[in-house]
Amino acid sequence: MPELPEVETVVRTLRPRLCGARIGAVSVAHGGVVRSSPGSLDRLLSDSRIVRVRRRGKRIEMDLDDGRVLRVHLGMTGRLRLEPAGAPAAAHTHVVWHIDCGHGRLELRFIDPRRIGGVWLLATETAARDDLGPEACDIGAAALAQRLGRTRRAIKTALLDQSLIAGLGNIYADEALHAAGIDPRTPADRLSSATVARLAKAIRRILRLAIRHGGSTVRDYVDGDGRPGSFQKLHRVYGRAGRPCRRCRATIRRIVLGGRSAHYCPACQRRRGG
DNA sequence: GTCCATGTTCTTTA
DNA sequence: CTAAAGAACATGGA
Repeated sequence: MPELPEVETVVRTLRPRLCGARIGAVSVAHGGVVRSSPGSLDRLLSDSRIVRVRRRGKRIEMDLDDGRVLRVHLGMTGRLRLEPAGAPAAAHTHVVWHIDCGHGRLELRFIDPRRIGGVWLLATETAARDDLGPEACDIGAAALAQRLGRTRRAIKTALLDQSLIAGLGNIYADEALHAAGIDPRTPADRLSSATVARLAKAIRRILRLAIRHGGSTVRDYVDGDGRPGSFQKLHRVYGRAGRPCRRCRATIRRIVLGGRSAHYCPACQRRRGG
């Protein structure tokens, strides 16, 4: 569910109420989603204050006043919701942080049916270790070319590698490649610099547009207040296999690349980048 | 029953 | 050695 635009939207809905808030008790219903090193589970029951809420790639990170960082990754089906204390809990609510802030008593809840997402409590130095590529929403042509030039994988697969570029997932990688007119099977290191420049621009434009629409809700995604996004209505290829391309009317195709589905228009997206 | 799913990480293969 | 492909994780919807 959550790629950069969805995670950014969640962060924007949580930030005003969580910044400066104090974390009281923490209840963990399913320890499997807590992926910090052993022994840190009880330290999640910290009585600390949140000083900043930010996004890095698809990660949500809350800086605590003692320097530690609470990191949440939503995986495929994860949700982070801020609800009034005592409100009924959704199924698969695994961790609840009890929050005191200017808005009264709230509960921050991590919900994840598939439990692919997770929660980490990290030391300052651990959280600062930067293993992700540049933010996809800001990526420049030169940075993207430098990253893509070092792999021969299909461009679609390379765009999903968070260590090359951070924030793209299956939806926005497909949408950006369509917008840039690039066949998703093209080896990443074979794109011309003009094509890479066009791709960088398409990535920035699509992601910023998606953020303005509150992200895409295909199945599960909702923001911190439970509201779905609307960008799915503007998808041009993702989930549209067998339907006509919105630009040229050719039939959208679905193939499998790197174990993930890839959707593209065989007419708009030809090798060489037409 | 089958297939598929917005992601990451570990293992296996080339 | 490295890069790439594949499996695994767990649940639910079509």
